[in-house]
Amino acid sequence: MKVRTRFAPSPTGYMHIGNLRTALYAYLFAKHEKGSFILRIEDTDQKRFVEGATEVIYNTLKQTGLIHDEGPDKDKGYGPYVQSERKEIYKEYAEKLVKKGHAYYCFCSNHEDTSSEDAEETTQTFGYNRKCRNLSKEEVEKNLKEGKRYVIRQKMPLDGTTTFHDEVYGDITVENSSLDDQILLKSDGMPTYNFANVVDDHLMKISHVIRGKEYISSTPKYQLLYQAFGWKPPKTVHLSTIMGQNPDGTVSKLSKRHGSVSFANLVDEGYLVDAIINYIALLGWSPKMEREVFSLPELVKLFNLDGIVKTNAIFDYKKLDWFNAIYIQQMTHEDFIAYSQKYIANLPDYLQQKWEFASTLAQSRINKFSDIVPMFKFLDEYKDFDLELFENKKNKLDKQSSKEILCDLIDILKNIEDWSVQNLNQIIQDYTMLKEYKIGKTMWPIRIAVTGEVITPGGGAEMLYLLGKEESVKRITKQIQRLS
RNA sequence: GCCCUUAUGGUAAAGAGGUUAAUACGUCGCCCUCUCACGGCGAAGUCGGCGGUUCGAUUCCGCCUAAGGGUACCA
Repeated sequence: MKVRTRFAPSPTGYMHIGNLRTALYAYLFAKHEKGSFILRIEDTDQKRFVEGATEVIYNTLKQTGLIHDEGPDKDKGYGPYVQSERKEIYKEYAEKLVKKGHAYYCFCSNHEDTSSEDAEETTQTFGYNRKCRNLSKEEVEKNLKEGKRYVIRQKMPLDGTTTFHDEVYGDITVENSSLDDQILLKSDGMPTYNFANVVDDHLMKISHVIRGKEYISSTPKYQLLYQAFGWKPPKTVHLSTIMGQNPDGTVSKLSKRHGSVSFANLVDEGYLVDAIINYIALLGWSPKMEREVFSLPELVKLFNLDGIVKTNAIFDYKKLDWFNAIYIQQMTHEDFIAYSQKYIANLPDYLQQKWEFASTLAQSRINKFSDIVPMFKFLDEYKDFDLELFENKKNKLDKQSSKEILCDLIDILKNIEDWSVQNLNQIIQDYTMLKEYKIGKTMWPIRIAVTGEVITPGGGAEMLYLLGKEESVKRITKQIQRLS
């Protein structure tokens, strides 16, 4: 049987990273098995309609390379692929189920007859009280004729158990008596997710349903639905949840308070698409080998259900940083410069002009593109810093010796014509040799004087070059005065 | 409350009835070094608890605990 997987997001307007991982795994599995990857839009909740939300889905799949074989824009005969356009289909199947005795019309008003409200702290069972389950045919007909609003509910077996086999979690069994008579068709005529996914997965011949494990509890109900229809259920592959670590050490579902959680936000922050994909591929799945850096085609080659892990995974931004740094370093420098353009808009003009050079410093140092601006902050922000910075035991420096060195150098620097990194290095080197110093002894005070920072994205000569002669001389002069 | 699921260092994870329990990120130390980063070397740190099965259990079973999910006219 041909493998067909689907990615079925609701158009919420953004792509949560957990959602993207589900799409990734569905894609990887389908492609590994030479099957089809299908996109279906689950927009049955009209209250949640978001303008332009499907565009976000298309764009994300396109950017990440998770190309679908079928979808709203590529109908291969199983369409429509947008649930709101399949309204009639669900109605037809729901009614079919009523005829078969596996579902029934319910005329109870919203919430009114769900005896759960005040059952919170008690031992009462929750859920719908099944008031309409045994309405006579005549009553149903009458209500329907009167135009009463109704929903269609699934008629759960009163006893026995239901078991299904999940490809990652194994056999799962529940008591049928614990199952609620869930709504299949809402009073607005739209199906619930619980019903639509069953009908669609069957009609679209989905072989493997890959989805988050929040659906495990509902899966027995789906099994019962498949049984009621006489359909063969697809295999299920439930995925653990991606969690975020809270400041207090607890964990909860990854959300905005943990950092960027949507694909778009991560990209905006300066994470590369390939790094994001590589990282999340390994968040809940393992190739069971020591290598960790994989391209999408390599992941396709390696992916298998065996490697899927059952436990929730905590999203580790540090590890993502590491992957990202690797991908950044692998970029050609031309690509790096091109890609970095939109992240350096806040840098001073004169640095942008020198970006060709500065970018070489940045490429080997940043974890993500948003690190660039803070890295060169000293170019703009030059405040009176702690003079203690001039003292450095390792380079045998105190304030007095630093000052002397700066005094010597300022005269030399003022007369330099060729303000290039190479020449600056050479001239400072010459001075250092003359004095029989170690290079650190001269470079340290210069670097500090000119940046006000101990940690800088390059060496002393590089910093001088970036600042330019005029600004460098100005800053050094100022520090000589402060040291006096 | 009830139902389902899960449990290997801080994080991601490999693993097997008997191992010095991989590896990667992170952390710390050393080297390199004008700082950072890179690179090299090294270190610390783990099988949630209690019983049972077994010659032997972190691995199999049970209970407990903790965590996650479900219990919607949301998906």
